Amino acid sequence: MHLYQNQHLKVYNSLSGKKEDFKPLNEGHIGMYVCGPTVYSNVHLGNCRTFMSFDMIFRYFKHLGYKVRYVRNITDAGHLENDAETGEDKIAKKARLEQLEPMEVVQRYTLDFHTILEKFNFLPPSIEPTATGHIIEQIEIIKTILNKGLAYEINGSVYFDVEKFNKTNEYGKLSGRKLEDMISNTRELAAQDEKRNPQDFALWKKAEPQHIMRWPSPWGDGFPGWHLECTAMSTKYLGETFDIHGGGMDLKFPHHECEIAQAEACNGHAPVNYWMHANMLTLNGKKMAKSTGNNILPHEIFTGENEILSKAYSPSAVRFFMMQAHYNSILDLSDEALLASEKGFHKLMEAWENLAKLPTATVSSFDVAAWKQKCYDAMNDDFNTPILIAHLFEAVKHINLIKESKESITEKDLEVLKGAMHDFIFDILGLENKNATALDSDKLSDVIGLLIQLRNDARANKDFATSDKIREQLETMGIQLKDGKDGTTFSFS
RNA sequence: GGCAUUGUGGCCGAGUGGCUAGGCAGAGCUCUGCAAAAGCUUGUACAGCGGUUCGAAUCCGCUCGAUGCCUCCA
Repeated sequence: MHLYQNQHLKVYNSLSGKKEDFKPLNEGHIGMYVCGPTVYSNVHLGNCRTFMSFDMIFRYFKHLGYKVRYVRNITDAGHLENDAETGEDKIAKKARLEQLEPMEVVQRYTLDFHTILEKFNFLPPSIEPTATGHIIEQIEIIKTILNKGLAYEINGSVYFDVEKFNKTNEYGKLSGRKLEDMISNTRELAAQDEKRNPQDFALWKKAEPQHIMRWPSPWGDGFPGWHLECTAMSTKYLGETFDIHGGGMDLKFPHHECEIAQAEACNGHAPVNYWMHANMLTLNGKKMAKSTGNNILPHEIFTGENEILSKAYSPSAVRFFMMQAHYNSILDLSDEALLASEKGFHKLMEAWENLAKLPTATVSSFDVAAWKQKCYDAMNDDFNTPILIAHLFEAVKHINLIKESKESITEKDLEVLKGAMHDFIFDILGLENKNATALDSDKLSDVIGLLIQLRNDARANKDFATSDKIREQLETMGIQLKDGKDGTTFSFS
């Protein structure tokens, strides 16, 4: 018996614009593809939010007992600066600017990407394929689309014929656009453009002689178009039709629209059952952009080396902050908001630690099973993590009251509570308890225990000068003493 | 300019046509040698203007603002 048989999940499908009952193609199995980063610079914090949302989704699916194949690609070629003929490959451009081999650029920023994600406690995807590793598959797809007459070759490049495709299929259904409107709204493009229509997009681009990143193809040396890799890799690893395709909201158009077109042109049917889009992250209410300086890198948050925030924030605090918003809402990052989240996060962690030493009784003063189901209900409602967190704080309240003997819990309920708290906080939200790792040092906690004892002796003798000194000195070292009914405890602040 | 999304109390952020999540901050109280921690109590907010309705923050229209896409972008 798997959890997913009892927990009925609804997901918001961007394609239909509605929350739908989630039903995988094959019971118990889920195929999920998420558009990964183009590794031409340090990973963007907003990018992290998107991947974090899908990490949480991945985690919840696994928790429910699904066998998930999660594919998240690395774009290491083909992502053009723009769609005009002069468009340069982002990685090639960076390589030129920094005088590096393109694959050095790819390696450098892939490593950065993985390092940051690890700090955020991401689970690795099942497969992390690269565009350059799937050139052959991409060429095969182009051949098929050409054979079906939905693409055309010109001067060694191949373009997808959007207008022709639109006669039998519906281009724009994901982003709610109509081709006619798009055509009428198009600005005049440069005259030298090879494309028949501005809406057409490149499947294959001819490499100019100086272009380093090039592969042989039936149309001459070149490189694949950006949208194509996702179709190639998702089809290869998840099949012609799979359950979930995710990515950032900004990829909806044109990237995902083009993916749908390619897959439908190639395979004759829709590639994806549920499209999911994570929303944007803003900084101080404005779009993050390097050009305006309204930008912050993940490691600048962790180290505190930035002009925007008052202090450093741990990856888990940032993760908690992001999980306090629904993945589908715009989230605004600010110092004030992070500060509030960090405090809330510490409160949650303290309660988690207190859970281990709670007294049990013959009756429970609150309904643990009902509470647990409420947590699942929140997650089942399109992964509503803010609601889940609200319920976790409800548990915090009960935990603290039980600790103060103002409420009670049975041993059995306590086990259920512990298990559920662990599942939701660590397995599903993917948070980490910093205190727990610090406490692994038994000697340190013994030493603090000794200081607590000395302080309490001093207090018993009314030597408050000494007791306060111990307390204050520890405080400055980041160790907070907490006097409770049953003695003194401590935590790392 | 076009298309889309969105606008909730000091800050962040859920949400349902009628019974007002949650976190942080603030205030009061309990506890404490004093604090801190913890607990309890306290806030009737929903951009503006109209409309539908017995009743709307929740539905519709307009206005204003923000964000995204429209050229690369999670």
